Amino acid sequence: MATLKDVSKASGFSVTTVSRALNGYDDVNKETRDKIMSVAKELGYSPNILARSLVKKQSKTIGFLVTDLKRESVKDNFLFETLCGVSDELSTLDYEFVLLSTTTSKQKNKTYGQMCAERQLDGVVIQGLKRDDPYLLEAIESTVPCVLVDIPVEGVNTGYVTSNQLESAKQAVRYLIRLGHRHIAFMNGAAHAYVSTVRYDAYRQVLQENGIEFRDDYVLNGDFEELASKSAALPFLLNHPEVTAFFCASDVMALGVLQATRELGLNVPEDLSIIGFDNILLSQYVSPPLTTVGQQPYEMGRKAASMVVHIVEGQDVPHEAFVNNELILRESVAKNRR
Amino acid sequence: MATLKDVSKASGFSVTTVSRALNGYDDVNKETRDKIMSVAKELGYSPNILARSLVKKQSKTIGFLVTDLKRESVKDNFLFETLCGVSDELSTLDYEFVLLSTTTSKQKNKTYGQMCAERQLDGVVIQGLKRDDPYLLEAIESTVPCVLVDIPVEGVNTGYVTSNQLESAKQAVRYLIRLGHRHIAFMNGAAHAYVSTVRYDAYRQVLQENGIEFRDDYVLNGDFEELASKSAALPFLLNHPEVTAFFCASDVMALGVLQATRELGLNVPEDLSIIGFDNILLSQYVSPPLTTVGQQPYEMGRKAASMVVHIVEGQDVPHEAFVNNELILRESVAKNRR
DNA sequence: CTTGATTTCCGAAACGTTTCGGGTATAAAA
DNA sequence: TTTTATACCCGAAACGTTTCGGAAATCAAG
Repeated sequence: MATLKDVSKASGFSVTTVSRALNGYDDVNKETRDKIMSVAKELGYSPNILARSLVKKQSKTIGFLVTDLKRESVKDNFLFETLCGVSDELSTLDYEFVLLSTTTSKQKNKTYGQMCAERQLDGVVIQGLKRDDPYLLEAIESTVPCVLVDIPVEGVNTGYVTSNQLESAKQAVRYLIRLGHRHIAFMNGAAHAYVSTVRYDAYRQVLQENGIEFRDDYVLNGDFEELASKSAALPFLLNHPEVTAFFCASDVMALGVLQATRELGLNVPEDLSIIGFDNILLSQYVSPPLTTVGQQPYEMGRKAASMVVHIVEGQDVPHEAFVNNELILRESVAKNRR
Repeated sequence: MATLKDVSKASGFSVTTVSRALNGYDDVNKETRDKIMSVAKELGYSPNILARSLVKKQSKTIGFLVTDLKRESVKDNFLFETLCGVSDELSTLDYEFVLLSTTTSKQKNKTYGQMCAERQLDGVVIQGLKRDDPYLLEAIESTVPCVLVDIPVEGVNTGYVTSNQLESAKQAVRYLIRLGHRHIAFMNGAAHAYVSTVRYDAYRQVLQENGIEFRDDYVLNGDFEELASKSAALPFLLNHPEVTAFFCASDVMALGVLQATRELGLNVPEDLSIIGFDNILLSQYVSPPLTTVGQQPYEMGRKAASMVVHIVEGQDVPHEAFVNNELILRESVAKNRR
């Protein structure tokens, strides 16, 4: 591959001048710049990024750190979409992008700092670290900027992007109320999960703000599983004919409820409105297509990438960003006619 | 970050010796090696890969080139899974991995060779290039090794991994015949696609080898789309009550056929057996779950990655690899009872 | 006591850039 | 004519490695 020296020789100018010409400095004559440009093109020259990074002390590449990159993961889609977002954004910003896949065990061999130093990463966006992964603390304390997706953590070189979990859940419940539903059940997942508590809170708060009495026996536990959700919903629907709507903390559980209605001969949405959470691929294919609140991992990826290069470049930008979950209206919800 | 020079100063040995000690050369005394090691550890030294690559002329990183990385793509899953395979394999081989996302338009700005040279890539695995993408030819002629997934192309520094497209498609059709089906329709996609012709061939050949007459009016065109497939299937099923099975060149089109049966009040698989291709995520959730032939993108990714580093390292390995598609038996196919 | 081999170490060059600090003309001002 | 400014160019050092070709010291053999 052609190097600067080659271009220098072929054009008759010094390496310095060639470099400056190609980099757009203005202390080089128009003519010689043109000459150099054409020679460079002719030789198919393109700069060696490694060498450049070495001297400039910045590599123009940011890492995308993901733990346990596994094909089985249910969140594949989430991960993949944020990856797309990161990739797209970085390419418009003219940054490169390397994928760093790590496991908890790998984190013991090499520190986070070393990982960054080796490749001279300018910054990194982190997705899916567990709260007790050693890298998390290291990342926050590191001097190389990082932004976390969905892990709200403050730090001087640290930013994060997350979504309006609470608000969007509230919005979903409000939607049901707006359509006239008063007896709204809630299918929750494992109680210890962060998202579960948030969605539970949303449910209670919206009920209260609308003067609807909260009933303990209206919240079921579906454990984020289709089957468990179905088994929970079956007897409940039998015993509570007054219930006209179901808010589910995940689409998978919503599918369970849907199954239950089928077995009972109930029609969705005429007899029961169902609203889910996550916007999984399946939700638009099921019958009826599921109204749900969807996250926007692609957007999160974009924002994370954008934020990290802004931080890297020393611009004064907010170190937190939100992307709105959005209520996706499909056909599993209808007005309450009772 | 600590550099070799730092370690050199702190340990009292020359940079050369430190380098050789750390790299396991045997012309360094046990004691001094230990000393150096401990100092290095203490300073948290880790080698700057950029500098190393620069002098060694090899970067220990291979690129994963993908065109039009888009979240919408139906093949997301395919792409993502091969990505996982590549990533996993490379990390066990101790190679790094950068994702190169390009579009047809981008290919005009920067040649393939330049792209490789810039990052000093040792090799690249390529996925999803179109047959007329300029990069394809460049890649084959390039001196940097590459292996293509699903594009069987020969070349000295080139390899490919693909699947037994034809055989697996045949197997699917044979399966239907084995179950007693004689009137088997074929839903094909865009005729110009490579896979379409292969699956079409499979269909015809198996029919012939079983002495079943090939009928032109039994092959429909669903354009790889659900809706188009449904619209094609509807009138066809009406006009051909004798047809008991459908072989579809993609799962998406199989879904279309499934829809058509629903509208007609036909039961799957009692009234009509359906077999798809691709094993998309959805296929196992739909009702009834779709029997389909599944590719193994993860495996392809692994093999591709493995092959490319073997080629890079000058080992004498076969430049082609196959991974078997497998027929995944679910519930959309039944014995022919007529 | 030489000679030669072995062990252990190191200086310097190289990889391909960027950039600092000038240098040499030419043109304008004094 | 001399000075000053301007436009254009370049040499050399630096970034952090690896590696070639020795060199010094130690040891064994003759």
